Formats: sequence, C-alpha cells, structure tokens
Amino acid sequence: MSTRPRKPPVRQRTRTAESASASAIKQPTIHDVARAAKVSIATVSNVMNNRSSAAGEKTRKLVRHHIAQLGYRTHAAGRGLRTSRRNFVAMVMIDESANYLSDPFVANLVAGFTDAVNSRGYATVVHGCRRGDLEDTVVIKTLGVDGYCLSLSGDAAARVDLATRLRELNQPLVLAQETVIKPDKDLCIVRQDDFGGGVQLADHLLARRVKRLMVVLSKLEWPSFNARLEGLRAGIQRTGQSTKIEVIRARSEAFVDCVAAVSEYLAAGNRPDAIVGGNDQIGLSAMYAVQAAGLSVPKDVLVTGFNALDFWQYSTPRLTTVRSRPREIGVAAGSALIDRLETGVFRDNEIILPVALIPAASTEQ
Amino acid sequence: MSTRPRKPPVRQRTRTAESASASAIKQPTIHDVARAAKVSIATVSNVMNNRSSAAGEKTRKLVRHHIAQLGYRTHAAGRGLRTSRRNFVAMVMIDESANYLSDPFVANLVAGFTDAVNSRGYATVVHGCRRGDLEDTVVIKTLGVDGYCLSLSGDAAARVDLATRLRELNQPLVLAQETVIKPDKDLCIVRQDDFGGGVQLADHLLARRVKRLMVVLSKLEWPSFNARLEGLRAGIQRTGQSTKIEVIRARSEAFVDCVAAVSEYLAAGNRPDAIVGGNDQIGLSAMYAVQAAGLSVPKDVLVTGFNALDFWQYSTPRLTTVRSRPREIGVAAGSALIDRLETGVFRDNEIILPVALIPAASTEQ
DNA sequence: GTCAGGTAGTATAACGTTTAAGTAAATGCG
DNA sequence: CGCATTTACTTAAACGTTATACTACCTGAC
Repeated sequence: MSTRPRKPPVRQRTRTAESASASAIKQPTIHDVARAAKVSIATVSNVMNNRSSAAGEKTRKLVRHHIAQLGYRTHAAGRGLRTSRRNFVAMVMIDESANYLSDPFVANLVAGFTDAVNSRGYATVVHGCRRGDLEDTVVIKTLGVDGYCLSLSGDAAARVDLATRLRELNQPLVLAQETVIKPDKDLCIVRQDDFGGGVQLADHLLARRVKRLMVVLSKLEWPSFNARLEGLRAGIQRTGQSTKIEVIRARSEAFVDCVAAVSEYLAAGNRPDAIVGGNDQIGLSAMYAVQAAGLSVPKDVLVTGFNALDFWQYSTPRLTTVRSRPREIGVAAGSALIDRLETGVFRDNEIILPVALIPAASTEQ
Repeated sequence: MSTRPRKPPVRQRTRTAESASASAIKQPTIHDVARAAKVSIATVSNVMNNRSSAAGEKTRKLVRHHIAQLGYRTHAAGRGLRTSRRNFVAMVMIDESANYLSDPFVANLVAGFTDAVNSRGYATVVHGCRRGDLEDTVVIKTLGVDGYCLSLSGDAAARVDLATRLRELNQPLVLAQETVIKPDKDLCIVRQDDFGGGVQLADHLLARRVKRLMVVLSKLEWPSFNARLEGLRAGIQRTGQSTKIEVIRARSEAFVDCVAAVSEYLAAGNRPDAIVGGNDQIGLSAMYAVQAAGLSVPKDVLVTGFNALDFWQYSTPRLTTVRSRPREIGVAAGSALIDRLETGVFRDNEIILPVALIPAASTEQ
C-alpha cells in the first residue's frame, strides 16, 4: 500500500460503561456519540451545529440517531471554553431589600427582557445585588456572561457606581430606564419618556384649573420620578400659569408610609387641588388618604398615578394615570443587547418609548 | 548537581501584549497572572480559591496584587469544564403569554429564589418557556446548569410534562407550588398550605352565617386555586352546615374578564351571601362588580381574596384575604436546591409553608 | 492517464482552569 | 547526624468542545 500510514490515536478515551459512579450520573460526551456512531468527534460536532460543509446525508442521520439514543447534549462549559461565547446575558439590579421584583414595573421589564433574549437563543441570569456587595458578588467574579443589562434601581450614586464597574468588564452593556448616565458610543440606553408623561399630566391638570398641586414621591430618588416631576414643571411653565407645586417625599413607597405622608399633610390644613403620585401605588395611597380624611375624589381633590399597572383599574374612582410599557422597555433592551452581540455595534445608542395619559374618573370634574 | 533535570515547559504561551485585536479586548488569564507574579498557574489558582494548603503569606499577597493589577477574573467556562460545576441554577416556568412575571405572586417567588441562591454563591437563570417549545428551548439544549426549580404555571398536564422532561436531565430538581406531582425520593416540593387557607376562609365565612357562597376562579386550572377550593369545601363539610358553593370560572384572571363574569352572574338575579375570589385580583374585581351592580360590600355581599399581595390594601373597603408568603416559598426552594447540590441529598422532600387569614372590612357585618 | 475541483470525513491543537502527584527545602526529633 | 514530616511550591494531565488543516476518494474534463 502506498498510503501514508495512519498514526494511532494519541489519547485513548478509556471510560467504560460501568465506570460512572452511582451518585452523579455521567452525561454522555461527544466522544461517546462518536464511538457509538463510529465516526470522528469532528463529524458529530458538525452534525450538532448543522455545519453545511462536511455533511453526508447518511452519516448525518446515523449520528443524529445516536445523539438521540444516548441523550447527548452539548456540554455548555466545553463549548463556552472553546468559542468564548456563553449564550448568557445578565440582567443586574441594585436591590437593597432583596425584593426588586415585587415592583411590578421592574417585574414586567425583566419579563420582557428575558423573553426577547430567549427568543434569540440566549438565556438570562437575573441578579439583584446589594449596593456594597458588588465586587464579591457572583456576577462579577464568576459569571462570565456575554453581556449585561443594568436596570433601574437604587439611588443615582449607586447606579452610576455599578454602571462604571460593569463598563470595566469590557462587555456590551445596556442601561434600562437610566436618565443620569448619558448615552455614548458603546453604550445603549433604553427608557421611556417620563418627562413627556409629566408634561401630559400638567396639560391634563391645568385644563382642570388646578392652582395648587401636590406631588408625592418617595425618599428614594428614582430617576424616573425626577424626570416625571421635571416634565410636570416644564408643562406648567410652558403655559405661563401660576400653578404652584409642592413636593413631599414619603419615607418609602409602601402604602402605610404614603398614606401617612398625605394624611399628615392634609391634617396640617393643606388643601391642594390635585395630588400627583409618582406612580400608581403612591397615587392609590394618596386617594386612600384623601378619602380617609373625609374628602372626595375627584370633587375636592384630583388624584393621578403613573404607569397604569395591572391593578390601577381596581380603584374607585378609577385612577387617572399614564400608560407605561415596562415590558416593551425590557424587550427593546434585550433586543438591543443581542443585536450588539451579533453585529458588534449598537444600532441605536438611545431608545425612548412613548407614554400616554389615560384620563379616568379620579380627575373628572 | 544531583537534582533531576527539569523538563522545559512543553507548551509555551506566546500571547504578546499587542496581539489582542482591537474589537474584542482579551481578558487576562491565569497564565498572565502567573507570568506577572513569576509563579506557577497552580499557585494563582490556589490563591484565587483560598486553598488552605500551599499558601505562603508573601506569595499570596504578591499574587493578589497582580490579580488586582490585571483585573483578572476566573474564566467561568474554563472552571466549569474542569470542575463540572457551573454555579448556576435555573428557574423555569411555563409561560404561554410571555409575561409570567406580571403576576406578583410569581414575581415575589422568583425574587426570593434568586436571593437565596445568590447568597449561596450561585446565580439564577430565569426562563419562561412556551408549552410546546420545551425541547428547542435553550434551557434544555445548551444551558447546562447545576439544578432546576420548576415553578407553578400553566395547566396541570403541561406542568407534569415539563417536570418529566426536567427529571430526565438527571439534575437536582425542586418543584415550587406543585400539588399534582407528589414528592418522592429525589425530588423536593415546596408549597404553601392553600388547602388550609381554604379551611380558614370557610371558618371565617361560616361564622358570618354565609349560606350561599360563590367562588370565582379563572379558566386556567392553577393547582393552588383548586387546593383552596378543596379546603373551602372541606371546611364547610366539617361543620356540617348546609352552605352551598357555586363555582364560576372567568375567561381569564384579567380585571375585565372577572368583572364581566361576576356582573353577568349578578345580573341573572343571583344573590350570594359571599364571593370568594381565587386570589386578590379576582376578589378586587368581584368587589368592583358588586359595587357597580349597586350592592354594598360588606352589607349585601362579603368578598374575600387570597395572597395579601401589596395592593390588596388599597381597596375600599379593605379586602379580607389570606396572607401568602411567595417570597418565602422561593427562598425555601432556593435553599433546598443549593443544599441538595452541596450535600447530595434533599433534607426534606416536602416543605409546606403556613398561610394566615387577615380579616378586614370586606367581611365585617 | 492525469489533473482540477469537489465532497466527505479525520486528526489534533487549542480554549482556561483545577488538582493529583511530585519536588525541594526547611524543620523537628531521637 | 540521619530520617521523617511539614511547608511551599511546580508539573502536567485532564475536562468537552470547535475549527483548522489535512487526507482520501470520487467525478469529469482534457
């Protein structure tokens, strides 16, 4: 024979069928499939990844049969090591109280994000981390994902701090509902037009001759709350009317704290024409406090919320609010991140979603 | 010299400083750190993992310095390949409508889960998958996590199907809020005592001389809803009273559908003494429908909810409900899963969390 | 007959880490 | 001193993939 002699394989896999220990069942590897199908591991890999070249209909079928037979699944770490692609992205939130998802706005945003990301073949690690813990946190230390989305939460300083750390990782980064950090070349910010929502509220309330306006926010400086407030201010200023704004900050966004803040304010003899809640929860709490003080909504006081979350419609009278689309923010953020991973650049550096006022009984005069 | 001659290193790493391409910045590896600190990679690894043996205070400091200097982080895929531990678990939910997290019960459960898991040094992949897509889904195909938690959602058949598939992966599995599948040796179920909650509701309502009871559920057969209903039935039966239960199922749990269902029922001339909502959302919708029909809560009809979610307290009159602790279910599920990963066995195969009635104005006569 | 071009498949070198096994020097002990 | 033990490290072999470079074979065309 004139053919060059084949070198024998250097390394022989020696795993026998019964070598698997009882406790952890050994998953089959690409080698097991190759051996069963009597082909090389390269061929199995090619079949697994539908590589167009090097196919062969018959072998393809054979290999697929053995893959199914053995229940072989690609070992994610092996592939990840080789390709330096993990098919994971992380959604990170600052979360002092470890219940970030209890805010329905955040929950819907996350749901939209994971759904967009999943549909592109990636999985999402959802991670809430306490402010100081960032460095110790598993995300930074060992996560090794393909990209990050940092979502609204915490005060401005903590957010900026976290965003800076994430940028240092040199991974694609999307910021959701961020207003303090400005978009720049390799950064994408997805947010809704909270400012515009504030303007819409101002127009709506001024058309109802509101002269004295009370805004209820929480101590925590959510950037979107501030944007809404600024929009409100701008909307009033634009008309040149003399409507006055007073801002009070409840200890937290919890029902009891908001009710207490409003009740106290009313008990001091204040009689605003309208109360603007920073979000629906605050608006509903304010409405409760107003009614508890023996006043009528909307006869004595108009009340508004923000976000139009599922439960806003349960109230009597129904709360005037502004429709936010947290889910769409998440979807846009997820899509932008995956696009960036696959094309290498962000198509847009800023995506702003519109919001729309929903007038309801709580501001009908 | 009598010392055995050292073999020169077989493989020379040849990465130069300027070899990194402009687009993707190369992360430093353990080799880079080793070279900088003039130690072996094994030593760097030992320092990274605080291995007690083979330490040396001076080298330890030196290595740590270079780790910080270079910004080295362990490459997750490399470690994962070697240790076959990924430090990831997955939280999987069936999610037809791609907005599983918009249910606050689920959102809080997930939040508790991720928090428990994070605090043990693991990360959580949150994954909602459509019913049929399961096999194609990235979770099954390429995720390769250390363990799974399957959370409530979808109808019983879909859940059982998904649970079966997950068991085939031979990974530790925890089921949250599952009532159809029974616990067995290498499976852990964490749920709350929905049945007991139903019994408590029955006691509460029967003490108020309720003779005709209407239960509002949704078409989707959530297992916990059924358990609550069974508890209610058992509670009534236990007393031997003749109270009758009628069950109606709204098209969905959405406000409009529940209101429509209750309104229609009342319009047909039915006058129940009490309406039991399957959860708070349904209870509040029912209350709305009752009031819209010109009836008074609680004078004409008592109304109850279930779960005591954040917004339950916004209603007027405040809704009588049962306190659930979805967050604690998540925490228990997460802890159980990590314990299983670290000890090899489940300490408990079933964990049942108590619930407690919160009487409020909507059932005060 | 031979050369070009395609098809089908294989061998093997990484990817970055952990860890068992080993070595060299220092220390303890009789 | 001579031997055992401890301390402080190093060597090198996996872990399961992917992808490059290669071989072998086949089919025509000239």
